[in-house]
Amino acid sequence: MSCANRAASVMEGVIVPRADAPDVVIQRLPIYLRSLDHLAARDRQVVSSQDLALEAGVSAAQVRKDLSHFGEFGKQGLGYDIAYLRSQLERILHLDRPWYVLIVGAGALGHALVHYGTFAQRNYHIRAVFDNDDLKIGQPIGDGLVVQPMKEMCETIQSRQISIAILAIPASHAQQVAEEVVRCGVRGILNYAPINLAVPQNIPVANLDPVASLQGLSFYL
Amino acid sequence: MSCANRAASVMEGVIVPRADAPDVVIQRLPIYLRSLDHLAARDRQVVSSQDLALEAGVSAAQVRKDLSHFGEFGKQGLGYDIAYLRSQLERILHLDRPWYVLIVGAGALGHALVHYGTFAQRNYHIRAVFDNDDLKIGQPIGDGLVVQPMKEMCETIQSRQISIAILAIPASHAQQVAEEVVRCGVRGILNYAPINLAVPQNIPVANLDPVASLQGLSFYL
DNA sequence: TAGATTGTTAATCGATTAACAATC
DNA sequence: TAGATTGTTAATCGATTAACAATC
Repeated sequence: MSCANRAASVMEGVIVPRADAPDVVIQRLPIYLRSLDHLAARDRQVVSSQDLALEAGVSAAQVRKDLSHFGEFGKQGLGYDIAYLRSQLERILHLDRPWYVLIVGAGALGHALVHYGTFAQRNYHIRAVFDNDDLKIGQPIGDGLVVQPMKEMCETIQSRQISIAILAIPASHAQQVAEEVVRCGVRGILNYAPINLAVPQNIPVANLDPVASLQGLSFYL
Repeated sequence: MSCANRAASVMEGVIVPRADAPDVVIQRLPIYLRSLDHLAARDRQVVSSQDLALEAGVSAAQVRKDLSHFGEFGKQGLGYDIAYLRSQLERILHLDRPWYVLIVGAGALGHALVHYGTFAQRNYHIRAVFDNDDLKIGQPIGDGLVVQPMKEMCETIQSRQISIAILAIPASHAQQVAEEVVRCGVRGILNYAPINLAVPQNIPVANLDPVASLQGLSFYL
């Protein structure tokens, strides 16, 4: 991630405009959320920073320090109420509302993303899919959607209140498409293309490049 | 990422045993590699730390500092020879050999990964796909592969010299499968399941959870 | 040579950890 | 109350940046 006031980081993660808490902290909150869900699924009601840290793969001091950026959520001697902490993390991350998302690219990855049920479960709703291939345009995809031509993008983003774009396209098209979705009003990008997108500083970008991740693994093998 | 001697980080990235250079540096090398390719595609022969930094989205000082962990690759007054730096980064990351990979999960994501040509281009070769669904087992997938039952995993890993596993399965099965691939000799894991895997410290894990990434974006929107 | 740019050092900045008083 | 665990402070650790001598 990166911030307007720091150098942009190229790690997989979000490129960040600014924040009241460090970006590394923000990017750990979803992991804490995931860990709380996991604990709740095992019928736990309450959790200590120690146990949450174990589940999340960090230190207990880090859990407490991270949370302290946003308020006091625990009770001395007891720990954290799982349901309450969960709701607070959702509030902090702005997950207490639905987010409307578009996908550019109706290839194999685009299809996999459209069918990934976890998005809707987590309140991310895919409301449009675009492609530039005439053979794909018009084809049904997912639940009641149809692949749309790129020229309908601006209108659809506005009419369907879409604020996040997922780019599932080749690197060769990604920069141009990124500029287009930003011009049409998208406010954040999840980028699967292996390229470092140049976008305005107020547009956060999260990169998920499996090859870069594999290469980062290979060093240690 | 995390190291044996630091607390395990939960960011998307690799969980790391140990290294002679900091892990954040290692994880930037693939990005530099990507940037060099991009520059070479525009017929550049030589690049300054300044220009490479611009392309990669970091500072020029960081490029030079990062590279200095591994040797001296540039010439004062001139910059870096792109082809030479590229080959050196490949050597450092151990990309100067093929890597053999398996995928667990023949769902939509598994299919998208099998058809993602960039893996083979970058010397990551998918040599087996496994699933526990009898309806999928035996079906052809990708280029000359057939979905195999889980019980064939250990033998295949060994006979096909597989060292990396990609988990494209639900979170509910991921921990068990991770243990299984490690037991069978896999040395690194690329994990698409939304769960923090518990594996031995010498097994690096890279996590790619799109929901966690979207949640990290939502904070800034 | 003059100009440009590296590799490296020292300074700065920021993040993590350890420790403990507060308190449930 | 006694034991446990938080929230926070200060210390440590590590990463980034700035600056510049070396040198192509």
